[in-house]
Amino acid sequence: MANNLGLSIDRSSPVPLYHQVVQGIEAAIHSGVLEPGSRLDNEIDLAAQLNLSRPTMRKAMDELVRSGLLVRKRGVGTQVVSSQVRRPLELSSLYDDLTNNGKKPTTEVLSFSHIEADDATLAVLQLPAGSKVYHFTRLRKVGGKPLALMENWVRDDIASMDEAMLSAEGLYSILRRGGVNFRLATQRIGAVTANEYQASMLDAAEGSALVTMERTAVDDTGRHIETGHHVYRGDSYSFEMTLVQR
Amino acid sequence: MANNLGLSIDRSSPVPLYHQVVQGIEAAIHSGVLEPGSRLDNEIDLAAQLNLSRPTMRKAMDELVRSGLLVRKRGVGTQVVSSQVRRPLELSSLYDDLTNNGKKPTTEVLSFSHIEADDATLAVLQLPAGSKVYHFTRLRKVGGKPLALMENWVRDDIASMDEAMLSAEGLYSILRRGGVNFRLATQRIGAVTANEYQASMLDAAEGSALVTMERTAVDDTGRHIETGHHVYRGDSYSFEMTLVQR
DNA sequence: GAAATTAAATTGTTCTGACATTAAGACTTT
DNA sequence: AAAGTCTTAATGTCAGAACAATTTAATTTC
Repeated sequence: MANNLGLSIDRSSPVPLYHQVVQGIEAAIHSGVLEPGSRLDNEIDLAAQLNLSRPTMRKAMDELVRSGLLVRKRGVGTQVVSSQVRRPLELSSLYDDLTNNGKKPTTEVLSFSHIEADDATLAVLQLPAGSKVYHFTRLRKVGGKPLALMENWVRDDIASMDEAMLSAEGLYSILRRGGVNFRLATQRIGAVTANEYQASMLDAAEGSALVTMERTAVDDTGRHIETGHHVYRGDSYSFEMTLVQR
Repeated sequence: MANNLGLSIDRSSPVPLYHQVVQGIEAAIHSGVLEPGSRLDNEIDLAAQLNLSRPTMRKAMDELVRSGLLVRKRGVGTQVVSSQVRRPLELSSLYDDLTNNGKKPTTEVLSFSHIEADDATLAVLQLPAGSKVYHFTRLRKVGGKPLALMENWVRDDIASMDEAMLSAEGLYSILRRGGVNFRLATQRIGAVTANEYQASMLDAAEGSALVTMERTAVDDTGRHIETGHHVYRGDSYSFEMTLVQR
């Protein structure tokens, strides 16, 4: 089964060889060159075909296995799982999600303040007593239709921000420009019924179902950057994710 | 900063060396021996201290970085992010979740049948036309309190099952005993309000908020094993997860 | 013909070694 | 004193090799 997938690697490129292989195989899967269920050549042959060492080839395949695209079985081989597996839930904001899908969200800043953090926020963001944070609430609409009501607390030593900035772009984009490299987030998803305020803001019936999300994001230096409580209209938003068993 | 964390490795153990290191460092972090923010020795020294090669040490640290416990920075070093990072959402059933937390759930099988799958189910489970599946609904209670209403469709060529088995143990445990190695799952979480039937079964008010989850699980050979629609009482269940940026 | 054994194929683990890249501090120069 | 330059320390990437563990298929034996 010599499935010569047409990928070539560029040794002069700054992007690591194993990552070039990852991208190549990903592309082959998504384009259909590698069909779901098909077997790949063994690691050693594949490495030889691309003039790579086996560790490099393996590192690439490791990543693809972790992301759920490939499945390996000792003594048997490696095969493509399924092309229609979505990407695992990534660390991105709702704004990113929507703009990536081609829709154009608008943001309305309902309140904005730069205040001393209360005890709960100090604890969550691991800040010393007396620290100030940005606190704001935003309403996000897509196609004129309200989708999410968001309340956030953000430490103020990353980037200065104001209402105008938050209206124009996503929070994460502002923070990234401030030099933050997000690394992980803890979030909790649940459900509530809309109270009067939420219903009116989201243009939904009082008592209708809302998806709730609480998230705290941490950057690559361990700083807790922001925490937020968001509610989404249950009829227009849900969280989709792919879980990979290790 | 010679932080000699008291971990030792057993070369005669069948568990891989790199995994022993992962477990050791995890334990050191959770027990507080390694405090959040503290720096580890560099890879080469650590490897030497444990009489391991650098690739082995690196593989262990790779895993810890991926799971969000450690953070590495080229040219600088490696440090502990946080001790309180929960495990990423794993591929497990609600039953597993609860029993792991020491609670004792009970399961009531509301309906059970072995029928020809409808078109939607055939598509989701990728089965040939005319295939039969198990279809059942269950009510899960904890401490006598209803928590979840679950409807599932399961392919019938893994393990035979009946009402009694489903009352006694979790679906995933039955399937695992049937030789299934779960590898990944796609799930979608949202919110709805309880209809009359759901409200009565879950002992909640009609119109109260419910968390919904739809999940399809795939095993390591690419077979689509089961799909289910679950609803949880919004006041007693939420999904918690840790996202790691790659 | 069925069971047990053997062989082959493939991934899993581990080692040694080398060089590249990045970040931070020390040093020198202006 | 400020700016730029060098040095050092650490992680990042890559190669080649060897052996272990597991699965499947082929072969042998009873």
